[in-house]
Amino acid sequence: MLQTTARVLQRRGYHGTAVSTVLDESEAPRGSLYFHFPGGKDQMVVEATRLAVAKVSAALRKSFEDAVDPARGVRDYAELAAKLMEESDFTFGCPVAGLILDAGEEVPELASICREALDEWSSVTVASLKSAGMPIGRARALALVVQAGIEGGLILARAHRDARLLRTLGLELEAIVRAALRRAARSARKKKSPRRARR
Amino acid sequence: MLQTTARVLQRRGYHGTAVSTVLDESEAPRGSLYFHFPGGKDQMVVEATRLAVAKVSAALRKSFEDAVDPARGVRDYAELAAKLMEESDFTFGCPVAGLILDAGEEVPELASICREALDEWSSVTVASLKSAGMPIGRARALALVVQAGIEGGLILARAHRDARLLRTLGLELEAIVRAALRRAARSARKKKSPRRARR
Amino acid sequence: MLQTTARVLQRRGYHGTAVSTVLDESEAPRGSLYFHFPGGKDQMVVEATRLAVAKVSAALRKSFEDAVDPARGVRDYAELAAKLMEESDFTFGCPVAGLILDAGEEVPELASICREALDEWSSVTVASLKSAGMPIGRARALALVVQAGIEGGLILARAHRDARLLRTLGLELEAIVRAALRRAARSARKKKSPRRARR
Amino acid sequence: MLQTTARVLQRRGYHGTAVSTVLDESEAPRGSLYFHFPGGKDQMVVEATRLAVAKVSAALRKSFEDAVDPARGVRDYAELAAKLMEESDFTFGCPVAGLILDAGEEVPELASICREALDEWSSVTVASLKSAGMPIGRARALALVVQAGIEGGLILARAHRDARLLRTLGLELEAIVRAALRRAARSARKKKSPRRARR
DNA sequence: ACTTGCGGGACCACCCGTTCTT
DNA sequence: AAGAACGGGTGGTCCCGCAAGT
Repeated sequence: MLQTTARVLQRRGYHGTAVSTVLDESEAPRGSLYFHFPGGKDQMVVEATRLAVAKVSAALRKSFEDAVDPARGVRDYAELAAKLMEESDFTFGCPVAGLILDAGEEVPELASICREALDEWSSVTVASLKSAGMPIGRARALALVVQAGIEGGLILARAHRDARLLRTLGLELEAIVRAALRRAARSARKKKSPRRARR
Repeated sequence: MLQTTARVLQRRGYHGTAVSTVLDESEAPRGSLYFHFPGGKDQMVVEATRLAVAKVSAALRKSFEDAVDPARGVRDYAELAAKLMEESDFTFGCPVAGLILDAGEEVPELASICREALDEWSSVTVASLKSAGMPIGRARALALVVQAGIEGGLILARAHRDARLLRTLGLELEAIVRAALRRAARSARKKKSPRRARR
Repeated sequence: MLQTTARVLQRRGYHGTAVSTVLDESEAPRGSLYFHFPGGKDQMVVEATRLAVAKVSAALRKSFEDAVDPARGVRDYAELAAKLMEESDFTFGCPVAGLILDAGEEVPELASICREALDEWSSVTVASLKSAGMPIGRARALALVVQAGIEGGLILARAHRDARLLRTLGLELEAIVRAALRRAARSARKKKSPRRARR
Repeated sequence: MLQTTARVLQRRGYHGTAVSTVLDESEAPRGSLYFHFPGGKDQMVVEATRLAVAKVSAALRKSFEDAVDPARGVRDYAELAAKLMEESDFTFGCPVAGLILDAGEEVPELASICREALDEWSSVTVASLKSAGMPIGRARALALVVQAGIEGGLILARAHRDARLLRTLGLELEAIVRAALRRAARSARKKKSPRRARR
């Protein structure tokens, strides 16, 4: 049922998601909802979002772990997202972006879940960049570019129903990250042996 | 009234926007709505979105025109967005992102307006990059990064209620664009006098 | 415009007739309605009904006048109604029956117009029967049968979208009326020379 | 609730019947309607009509069964209708006549229910006449007269708020039917012993 | 004199998330 | 656990004024 909720949330946003729709699609009886989720729709949405967020976190972590470097990890994650979009007929997307935009102010708990999710995903990227030798400040800024790029890319791909956008974006972000990693490596060398700076 | 509609759409998305809310906030009587918008809510939303899109287009164009180069134009636009977010108590955002996410499939005309808006904004950026000497292919890819970055940045900033995110992102994107412009300039020189390439 | 009103009234009844529909179908400007009919919808309906009633009265009178006897007049009228039904795609009908059934209690003036119309039509039939030699009492009773039969026949024909019903009914009513006329004539003779009565 | 619906339908027709009126009069809660009638107003109207039709069918059958002959059955039914009209303050009437006149084209299922109801009632009369010895053709034509007469009589009685109309009509129809039955009996004898025909 | 453009608000059918009762 | 009940809210239409135009 939570998965059905998550799916409908993706497609229609918070306000567009009627509990009856979820009930129908998950073929669950009407009354039992308030047994499992005494908090009603909001609780159901919150838990469904938590679950969806955890999936994304896992996928993101795996992308970085399996990749030879963070740059490739970013690209692999974009590729994964592109594949999922195609498979879901462009219904897939960031599980929190829509909620941020249409339920931000009315369901505070949901908003904070979204924030935490974004923070966690950002931390994963930052950690990967740091472990590749990038100083924390640069890593944070770059992770912001990556995260914003991916979030925006998901929206653009959905709008155009075209997953290629995400793939191109993945390649571009990979290049950007790789260039930043090279620059960071150079800076690091420069610091250790300042005489050889600039050359 | 259209502006009120646009404002409410920003905050609550398509499904969360009740015509009665718009009516109340704009202090307009219920019956006169369907004189001006015989198509009802959908027509009202469509026209409000068109208006908001036009505003964004104008602002984007102005940012590029007033800036010394496209890189600075991107940063200036991010800065403008950051300012608007603060002024609107983090209610400002992309006028089509939310609609894409929660009304994509049910109001086809709205979806196509969103697509066209994104295309137009993208074209503006591409044109600016091209006129700065970047080849069309690179310009397109870079514009995608910029557009996705801005879109994503608006969401992140809204989620965290923190406009600094947008400013940092603006600086990063500026650097990315500037680097790309430099590279493009170098490539151009190389082509003209290949012997002096790379040094 | 009144004719359009009458037509729509036939099809949808009083409550189903929206002034805007009438306005659209008669291509009349919206505001001019309340210039010509300061009383609004009700006045328009009342006048349209009056007009339609007058038409029916004229047709009914003509049927009786042109016919060799009242019996044939009844049948001719039924035949006329059948033809009109076919021509109007089974939209034609008694202009007051529908109003009686769905606006009887809320628009008193309309109700009284309907009553008067029925009375007038009945009088026409009674007069015709009387002038054919039938005593007033019998004429009244028979006119009731005829009127009820026609009214009911119009409804049945509309329901089945089949004008043959009205034609058969016309033939039957003709026979009934003719038999009654014969009986009346016999009674009259009997009264004048009572010895030859009954044989 | 269905009975309330039927009652309001009688008084105001299809378009004049607001669900809220029905809800108020039956003191039912607003929302539970769409649980019992997911099809909304139309389904409610359809079911209410079906129920009312069934009642009429039963009453009609009983009238014929309890009567010594079909002629008396017709009169008894008219008498019953007259009594019901008086008791209901002239609100009672044919449950389908009004619907035929004001919802014929917009709710197809309702229209077909009305047709079927008329057919059934007609069959009952035809069957009764046949079982009294009348040939099928004559029975059909006569049943048409009876049915149209009753339908029309109900409208006239409602318009004049006078049940005596129905009673007189009942007597007249009884006489008509009895005369027809006698004629049918004579024809039948004639056929069996043609020599004694006509005398 | 007659039309137009626009307001104005009551109301309608329908759907919502929720809570009883069993 | 689950069908039934609940009432407030949804988008939309209704009939009707009222100013300014022609």
